[in-house]
Amino acid sequence: MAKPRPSISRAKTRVSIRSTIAESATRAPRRPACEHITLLQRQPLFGELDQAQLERLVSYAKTTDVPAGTTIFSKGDPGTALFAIRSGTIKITVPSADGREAVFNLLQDGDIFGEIALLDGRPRTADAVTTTACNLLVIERRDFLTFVESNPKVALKIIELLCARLRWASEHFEEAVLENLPVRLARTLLRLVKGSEVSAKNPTIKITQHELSRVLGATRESVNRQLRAWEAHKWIEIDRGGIVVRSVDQLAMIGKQLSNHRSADR
Amino acid sequence: MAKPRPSISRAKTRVSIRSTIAESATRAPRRPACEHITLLQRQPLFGELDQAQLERLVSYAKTTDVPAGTTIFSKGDPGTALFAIRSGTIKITVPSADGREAVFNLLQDGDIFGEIALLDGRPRTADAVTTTACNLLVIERRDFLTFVESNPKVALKIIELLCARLRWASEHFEEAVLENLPVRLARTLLRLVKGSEVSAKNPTIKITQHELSRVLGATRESVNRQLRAWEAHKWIEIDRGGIVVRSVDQLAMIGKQLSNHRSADR
DNA sequence: CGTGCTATATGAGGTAGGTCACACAGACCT
DNA sequence: AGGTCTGTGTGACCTACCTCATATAGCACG
Repeated sequence: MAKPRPSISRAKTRVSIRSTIAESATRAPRRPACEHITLLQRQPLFGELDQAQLERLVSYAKTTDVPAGTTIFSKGDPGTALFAIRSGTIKITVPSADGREAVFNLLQDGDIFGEIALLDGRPRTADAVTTTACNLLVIERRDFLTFVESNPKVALKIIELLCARLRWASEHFEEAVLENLPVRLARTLLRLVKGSEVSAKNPTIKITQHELSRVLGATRESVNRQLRAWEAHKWIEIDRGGIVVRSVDQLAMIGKQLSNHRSADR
Repeated sequence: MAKPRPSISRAKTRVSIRSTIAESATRAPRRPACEHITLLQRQPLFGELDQAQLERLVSYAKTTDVPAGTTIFSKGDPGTALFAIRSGTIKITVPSADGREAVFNLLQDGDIFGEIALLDGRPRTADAVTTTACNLLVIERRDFLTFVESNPKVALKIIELLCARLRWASEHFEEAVLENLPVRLARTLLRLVKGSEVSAKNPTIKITQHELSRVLGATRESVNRQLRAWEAHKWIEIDRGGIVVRSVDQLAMIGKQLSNHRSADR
């Protein structure tokens, strides 16, 4: 039962960021401060703060570079910091003890994560792992809380953020329970398209089929077969480590279908 | 494809509560005010407020009785009120257009619901339907928001509540994606046991197998077969509209298993 | 340039759980 | 008593998806 199971996730750079931060994180230097500010401003969470407030917040922030495959925090850790992604992508996963994992969310630059454990002081509910090299903005719990205390309006923004998260969670729960694989895959691709290549003619998603399968809660093989079927229809192109979406519309069609009964899934 | 499908949910008392409130809701009369206060106090959301604050909050509240099968609000409705359950049970469901539904949560007396749409002013994300006759405490959006404004500490409590909801959602997502039917069923039963009959020797859960199947995202038949298997083991007893749990421990065993591979599910 | 390593591709076969069909039993209604 | 309704019990299928096994192709690095 509690046999020491082989960790399936090949241990890439499994270095806790806690040490990484301690060693290499630096106070944000004067120069890129304005850049940090615009990053934070992109988030609705901080969008309405005035310049002085943003500067104060940024003064708390440190930046850190982490290579791909690094675990930022693990389920059960104390939540000591809030993160914002300056560049790179992060996956939020819930590990099951037997090596499987459900990918909860994929985040990219501009996104904030790690706020829940930070806010309620309880342990992390999920793992956060970099899927590419990332540059992160880190705000320590203590600093963030004092900032919030002196800026009460931020509390309302936090509430909005949490509500948005809950809405998102509710949608995804619904999707996971009610929809079949083709529908979930189509929707996931569309989501990734929207997030990354902004309105390119043929948006390219950079993700392996293995990752994709974890996001869907399916197997790599099933994902592969479905992707190939769509490739045969010229709706997408598959290449190593990525997918080119040639017909967003077709995917949207499939994503909109009720996956009940004979949905024409090819 | 878009053929007009027969609405599966038999229309019970499909009366919107909006009219119900308008007609029959009453200002909470003086007498049971203290009772309302204790109800609200049970919620961590309001537990730390002092007497005067609670009284003010209660003065905003109205109560209303609704029969079983009533839709309190539907997905897409504007979120104009916050609800607390004084008695009865409510299910929060996300409907899929073809009549299937995923039951997101089952709530009972003491629980609060409807806070998300209320807080961010966006449409309801789910339906709320009474499964038994209910007595509800209703606080209108306007009243609640003014109350929060004049009691800033409540904002922090709200944040805690939302964090708890998110943790819960994350757990259930994980469960829905990773665990198989017996495990999910066992856990669901345990959850229902904990919520209802407080530490009875043989806790009885009052729920139909059909409802149960919707909570799990499974079919009634599958649920029935699993329950019968467990009944054969004397772990539970099945009777019309309810389940008696004879061995909480056994269910806990099953609920703890990793549902991967051959988990001995009988 | 061979030797791994990672990502993709695909077939064969198994199974959990869905679908459909029907039977039966208690509850309630007249 | 008989009819109707809701909830339960069960068998006969069916299929979407998983599991396992094996193949191939790009890429990285000595």
